Amino acid sequence: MTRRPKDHFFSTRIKSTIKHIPFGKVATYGQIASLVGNHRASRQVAWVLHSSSHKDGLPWHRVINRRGEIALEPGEGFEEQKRMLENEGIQFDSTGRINLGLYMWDPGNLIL
DNA sequence: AACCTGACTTCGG
DNA sequence: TCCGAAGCCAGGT
Repeated sequence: MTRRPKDHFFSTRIKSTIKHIPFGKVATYGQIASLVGNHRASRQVAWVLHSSSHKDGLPWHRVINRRGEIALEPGEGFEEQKRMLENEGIQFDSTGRINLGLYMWDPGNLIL
């Protein structure tokens, strides 16, 4: 997937990709960015989630940072996200991190 | 057009 | 492995 100079659908593709994350799996911001064609747009993924995760009914809780941690701050959604992930069978280690090697989504040959 | 904003990532120490 | 600084990018103002 190549990024066009004027890509009005960048955010739309990010949302579409996030919707593909399966139950019981997680994806990182950077991973989503790569899938939509720009591995350096991780901050944009965060922006999309921040601005429209609820409105578009995205499985926002399945997106975490590179270190396997929930990016939200306690009191800002952290607790809810952790609970939702645990409800999907995902476990956290003693330091609050998720084993990415075990739970990270493998999109295979995903076609958007 | 310039500047600000993020639920980030990478790099150097 | 932890921390802070720097890098990055598109959308919003």
